[in-house]
Amino acid sequence: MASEHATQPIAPETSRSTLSEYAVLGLLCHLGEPISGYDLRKVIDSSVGYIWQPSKTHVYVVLRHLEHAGLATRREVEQRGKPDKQLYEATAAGRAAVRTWLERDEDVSDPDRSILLLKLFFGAQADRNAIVRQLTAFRDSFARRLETYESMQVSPRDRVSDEFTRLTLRYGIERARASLDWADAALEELNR
Amino acid sequence: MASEHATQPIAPETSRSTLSEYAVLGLLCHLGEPISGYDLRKVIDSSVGYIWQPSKTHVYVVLRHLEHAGLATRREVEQRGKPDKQLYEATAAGRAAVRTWLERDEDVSDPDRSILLLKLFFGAQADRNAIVRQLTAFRDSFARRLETYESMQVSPRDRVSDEFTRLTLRYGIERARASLDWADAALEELNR
DNA sequence: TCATTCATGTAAGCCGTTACATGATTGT
DNA sequence: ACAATCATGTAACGGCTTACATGAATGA
Repeated sequence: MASEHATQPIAPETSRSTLSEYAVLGLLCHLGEPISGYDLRKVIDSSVGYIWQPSKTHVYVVLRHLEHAGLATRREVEQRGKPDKQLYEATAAGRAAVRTWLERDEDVSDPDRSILLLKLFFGAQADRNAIVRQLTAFRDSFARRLETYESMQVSPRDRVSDEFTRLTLRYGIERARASLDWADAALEELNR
Repeated sequence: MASEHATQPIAPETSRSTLSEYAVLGLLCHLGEPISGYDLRKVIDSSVGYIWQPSKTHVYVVLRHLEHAGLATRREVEQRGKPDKQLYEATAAGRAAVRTWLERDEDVSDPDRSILLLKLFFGAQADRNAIVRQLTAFRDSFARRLETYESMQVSPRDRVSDEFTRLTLRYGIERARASLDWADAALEELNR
């Protein structure tokens, strides 16, 4: 049994949330106004989408979770001609939780995980053409991504944009460009 | 019931393996000689580690799986003073499986997933110093990574090196450099 | 004396995806 | 007539990590 004089834990922290939960909650706070899961997904697609993207249905589960954890409130809105909506909004506790998460040092250093790269690593074991084909697809997908990012930079799609989101986007752009350049060089080398 | 004349499936494919399984199997093939799970992990650390890294114990599970699937063989080797070893080697079926995997087009385009970046995206909600601190840690970890990669490039640690592994390593280097440069610029902007 | 290396494994859990389900309305 | 949009959810499974367990030998 703990002593009466035991030091109190500094942060009570009801229970840590998952990354998805923080991401969704972060968005709720960022937006500041009630939003449905359905609309939230659209916001994601046109903003954080390139760093974090949940599956369609997962957002709904996460929102319910946040509600039960007291980090968000839910309000049902009836509509005619359309299914009802559930509007969610972050609570004060929710905003505090995001803040704590944001300011907590993480010990993760995300690796350059990539299936294509893993395959390329073993390239010697495969038909060269098959590798070149996949590398080309990789190259093209990064070219498209880069275009998307750059268009987002020129005309921010929604009210989400600020100093930090712009920095984040720059990161996406720089990395995409690095990947593209590398892929071009690699293809040239493999075709030589 | 299927007709007698039903077209045969082109590739029988016992059952798809997971990414971990292909990675381990790919390594077994690449090495060509029997190796233990324990030693395999060391090889991973000094080679593919930067694109793909399993947890300590997972390798053992995967190896057993490969054995049961007939993609690798296992041979027990008694040692004195040390625990027994299990030596694994890829079978012909195993080599074929890797080849099929390598040559199969994937429809995944891996995103720039990163916790730090997700946090930065929400940076406006947090204390600026906390963000700068974490971004600095991010910067430093990439600087260290870049150094490691570059040293690997100069002196390949083991017999794993070939044209493809070198290309893969270049990718790691280019991306790490892009991240580092971006982080430096971002820090400067945030400190201004 | 105590941590580290060698060497392998089990069991539980976590975080998330995929598949499936529903149903009215609007556009082609 | 058919697909797509709107809007939300459940259930199952999957791939991997973490925690835990074992135990002799070697080096600090």
